[in-house]
Amino acid sequence: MAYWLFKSEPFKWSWQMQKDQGEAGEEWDGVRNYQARNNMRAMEIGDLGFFYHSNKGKEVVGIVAVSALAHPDSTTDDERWECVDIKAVADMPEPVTLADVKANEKLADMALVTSMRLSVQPVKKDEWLEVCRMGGLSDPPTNG
DNA sequence: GCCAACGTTGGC
DNA sequence: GCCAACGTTGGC
Repeated sequence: MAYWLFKSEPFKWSWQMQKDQGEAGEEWDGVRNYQARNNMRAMEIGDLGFFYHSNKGKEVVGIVAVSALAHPDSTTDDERWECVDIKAVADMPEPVTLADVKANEKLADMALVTSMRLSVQPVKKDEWLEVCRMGGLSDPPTNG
């Protein structure tokens, strides 16, 4: 089991829209980057991830869980592209901004800082716990 | 809206 | 297989 971070521009697909999908979850389609796709292929059911608003907001706003393994991306016929489904799990009580992450020495190696343009990123467990702590989640969800 | 960073494409 | 041109992402 692992932790991840999903980036979305809120005017294309926002946290609110994700939450509105409820348990049904939503296909994380549209990824056209091999590294991001490979990350999705590595995901397991129940893996947890941060939901990050890029461009506008630039903050971690919620927590999601993987609800379907990687499968063909329905938005393209190109069989190279696959995606997982994710569902909303919890709000961040206090959204954690990119500036907050950059200002925290413990998060200096986080992909959000070092791999700015990667849209689906791995998150280490200590990073997961630290961002949850910053976001006001006293009892952060973990996956073993 | 600009532009730096960086991933992808395509000519050779 | 190299690398210049091009396109996209995303912070500012």
